[in-house]
Amino acid sequence: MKPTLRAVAEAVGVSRSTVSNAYGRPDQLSAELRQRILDTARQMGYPGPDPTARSLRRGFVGAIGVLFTSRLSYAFTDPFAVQFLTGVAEAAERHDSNLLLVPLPADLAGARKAVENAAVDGFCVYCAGEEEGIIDTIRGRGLPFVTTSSRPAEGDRWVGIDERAAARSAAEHLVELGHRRVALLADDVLCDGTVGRPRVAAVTDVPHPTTRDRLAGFADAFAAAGVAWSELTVLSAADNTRASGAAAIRALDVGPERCTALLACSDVLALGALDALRASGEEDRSVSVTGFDDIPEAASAGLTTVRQPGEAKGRTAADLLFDPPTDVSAGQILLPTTLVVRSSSGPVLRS
Amino acid sequence: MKPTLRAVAEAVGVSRSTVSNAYGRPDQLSAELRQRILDTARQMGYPGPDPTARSLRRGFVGAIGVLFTSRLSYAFTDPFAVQFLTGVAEAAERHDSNLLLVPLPADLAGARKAVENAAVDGFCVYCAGEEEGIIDTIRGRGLPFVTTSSRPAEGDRWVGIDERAAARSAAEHLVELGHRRVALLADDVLCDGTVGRPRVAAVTDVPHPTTRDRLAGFADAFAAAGVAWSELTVLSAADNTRASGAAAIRALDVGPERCTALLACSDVLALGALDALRASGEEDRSVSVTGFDDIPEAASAGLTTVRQPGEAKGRTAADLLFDPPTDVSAGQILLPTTLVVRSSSGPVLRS
DNA sequence: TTGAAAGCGATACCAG
DNA sequence: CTGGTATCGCTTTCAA
Repeated sequence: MKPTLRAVAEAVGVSRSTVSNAYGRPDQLSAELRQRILDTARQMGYPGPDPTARSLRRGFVGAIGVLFTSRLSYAFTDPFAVQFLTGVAEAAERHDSNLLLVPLPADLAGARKAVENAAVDGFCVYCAGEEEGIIDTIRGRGLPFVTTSSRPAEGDRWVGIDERAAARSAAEHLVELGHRRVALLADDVLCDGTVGRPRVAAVTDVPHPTTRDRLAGFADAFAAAGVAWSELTVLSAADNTRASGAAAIRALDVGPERCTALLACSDVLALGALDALRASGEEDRSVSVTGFDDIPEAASAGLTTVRQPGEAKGRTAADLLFDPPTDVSAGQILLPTTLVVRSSSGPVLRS
Repeated sequence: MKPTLRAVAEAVGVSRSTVSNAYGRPDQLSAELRQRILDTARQMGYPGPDPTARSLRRGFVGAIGVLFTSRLSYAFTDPFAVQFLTGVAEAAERHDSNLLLVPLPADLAGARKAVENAAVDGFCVYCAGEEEGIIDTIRGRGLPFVTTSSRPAEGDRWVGIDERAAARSAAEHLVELGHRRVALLADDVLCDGTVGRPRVAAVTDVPHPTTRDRLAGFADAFAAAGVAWSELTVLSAADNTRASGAAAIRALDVGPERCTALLACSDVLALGALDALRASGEEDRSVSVTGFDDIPEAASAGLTTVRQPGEAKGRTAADLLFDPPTDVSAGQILLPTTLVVRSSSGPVLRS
């Protein structure tokens, strides 16, 4: 067994408080005594105050949690998530805090448990999907948190973008290029595992808020151009990965006869779609494709997409967590987005 | 204040142990009583057992730490690190553990403190550089750990590759293609911040073990071809990023007159080098370039490189941490590497 | 400056 | 199946 602070105190012949002070409050005892304590401690192999015990006593952990939906390993699958994490990490570091990555099981009960068991001082909620129950759980623990979902509750700290307007900008771009027969691609549109072409009577039927907002934004632009929701083809991918994006396209014949453009809800899906189109022998640009996020790969692939500042989003979120805004209204921060036009989108090609 | 377990016990009129059991050992009490306890708890706003207190009592945290050198945000800058993390995350998840990302300050004292303060059950040491003092500190805490450095101590759990042989394979490839005048690129070769062309009398002077091993591997192949260490140009980048890789090349005239090939110690640096060469108007392939790691971007850039299984490395490391091998000899796992030849390397072009 | 005492919030063992 | 008791390892008033 490792020796405890108590053992050190006994060995030196002082009280536990004094030993504790030797570590945490050097100014509370003579430098000489302190040195003597530290020396014997080292000699006894005492590793310093136990972090857990200290946290319990102080009521402060020194770590913030980042909540992810689904498999933790997926967190790194999407470069956009990595950008976000980078920002959070940067801020955490600045505040001398560690980062605890917390994966949320798919079932609400399990997710609740994960949140209840995380030893942290607060949460950055990156996860998408069923956030309601999760946020309630955080609130139940009385911990501060910051969301990035699309619909922040009144008074909650939040950082995000105008999802709907951002999506609309991409769709308007395609409308201007003359596209009218288009497909929309998102992951798990109905949150029921349906892959391929789900039946979505109205965009309001889409459960996942971010997906819903982006699809709604796409729809807005086409509605303004006289194309109704029912005329849009909705495609659902198994999950937000390049491979699934490709699979979703492959499963359907999205050729020029069918659609002239495809709007994806993420770059990862869009890149997958490009992979599939290319593999199916489709000529480049016979189908215009747009993405969302503007991850690094988007640039090299020439993908037209909506850029959102991932790293800034993470950094801002963490900063909001560490330094609670005094003014409540300053607790919700809207970040800008930009449409980045590259080679993956172009005018409709007549055959 | 949030109510505590004690308060719930009093409210229900049972002992604290019973309430505790209601949460952690459902089989230790009647379903009926349990329900009654859970109900009043919810009603009182009791968020369930405090994670920190529980950890203290149980002597188990439910999280493992990943140690990174330098800035935490850098951890995500290198796609290879992301691959590694993905693997660790996958394993941690499988073992119902969270992941604590711990950035290590550059100074040893600070790094020690970071290790001492991390509330975890064990460490995956990904950091490079001064590992000695850090590993001692971990050992001092009596926590299990797994290293990925190039020189594991006897009896330590370790997972890695044969750095030197792997590097050699890349160099041999270039030798076969006829290259004799070459440059070697690594980050912070002398660990003193020198950028550009450091004076390295012998490869054994390189402090960082991984860098040293890889450079030594490169040198081995050229030595076998009759090219001495002193004839090799060593380049040092400020850090392991694409931009710094580019900058290191730009600072020197690595044109065909000077060198016909460049061997980088990481893909990130190699890609940066390609950027710089291209930007300086160098014709493609006038200088052959090789990397190390085989990150996703390497494939799309056509970079010849040494592939090491990043995700497997992380997964294996974490598994080794969770399931200590009974046989000590099984505690050190050597992963295979492969030379992946792409378009960035070719025969020497005569001018 | 130093030390004694009182918890922080929970769990485990063991008797009933 | 239930409850008393003894910690887990440390920090923090407050008095001396």
